[in-house]
Amino acid sequence: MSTHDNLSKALRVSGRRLTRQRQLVMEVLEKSQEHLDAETLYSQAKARDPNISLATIYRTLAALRDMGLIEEHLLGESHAHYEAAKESPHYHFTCTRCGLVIEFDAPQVMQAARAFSKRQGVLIRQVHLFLSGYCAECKDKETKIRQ
Amino acid sequence: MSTHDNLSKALRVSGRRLTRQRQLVMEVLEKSQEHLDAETLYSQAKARDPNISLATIYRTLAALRDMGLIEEHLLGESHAHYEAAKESPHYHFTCTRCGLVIEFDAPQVMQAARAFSKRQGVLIRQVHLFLSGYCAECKDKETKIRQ
DNA sequence: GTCCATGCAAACTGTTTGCACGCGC
DNA sequence: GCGCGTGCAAACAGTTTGCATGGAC
Repeated sequence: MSTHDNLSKALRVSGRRLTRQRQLVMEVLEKSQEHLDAETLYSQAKARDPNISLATIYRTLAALRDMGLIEEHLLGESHAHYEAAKESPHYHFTCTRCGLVIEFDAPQVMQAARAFSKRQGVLIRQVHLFLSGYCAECKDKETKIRQ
Repeated sequence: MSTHDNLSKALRVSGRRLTRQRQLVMEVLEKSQEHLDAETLYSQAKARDPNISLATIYRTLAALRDMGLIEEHLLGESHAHYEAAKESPHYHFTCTRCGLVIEFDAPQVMQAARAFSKRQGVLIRQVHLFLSGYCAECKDKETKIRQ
């Protein structure tokens, strides 16, 4: 199923309308393999629709997030990052020196979450594992500086 | 070692001064078993020192965080929460309906982090696992509403 | 006495909202 | 045509910063 089909179906189900802007935001997110923040997404969307507003970006991101089509990540920065939702769970490492983000999976995490959920009787909707530190490259640089 | 000793040592090591305000912020954090945000911490600190300013709270939190005495958590909200650092790693579950926070540990998580770090050659400084959903009580309420 | 830390207010960043108009259904 | 979605600008929340004064060492 295409981006357009997924989007229009999800919108219909939630009683929302399919607009040029919503389609555009979803396309930009799907085409980018990165974790875009609202500002970056705005400038990329603006390149294709100069009239789109930042308010629409935020409202659209909230709607897409509520429909489960995209994920919102707070990667230790003051602003949120967004990416198209993927089937398989995955987690994030961020280098606090250069900003590099690495995605990875680790089945143990979901196991731990499930065990916790069972033990406490809670319903888990989201699982975020966020690691931070220095990437291989920055680790070396820091070591050299301190020598 | 007492709060005061820990704090004064860490300050000395990092070339910072021991002030009434820093001591107060650290004490409030240690005595509270919760995850305080800056505003709550401010009002609690203000009860004991009416002259303390919010700017000092933020500057102190940043300093304590950089010295490793406290931890900063972004629990899916627009503002950060802080707590005195503990020896053992622990993670957080937040109920998106009532705001309840449950702390828990799961050794698998640190294992997964270590495996990732080894595989990618990165240096991990922080590990945050953040679950969200409905707590046992809110889960029941939601179910009833939807019936 | 030196210089870092504080209080105050103003600035700033990221995000949200009120309103009038535009467009999907 | 009805009513949600949009663009614009203003408001907002949380946090940071410049500056003059105060206090730790």
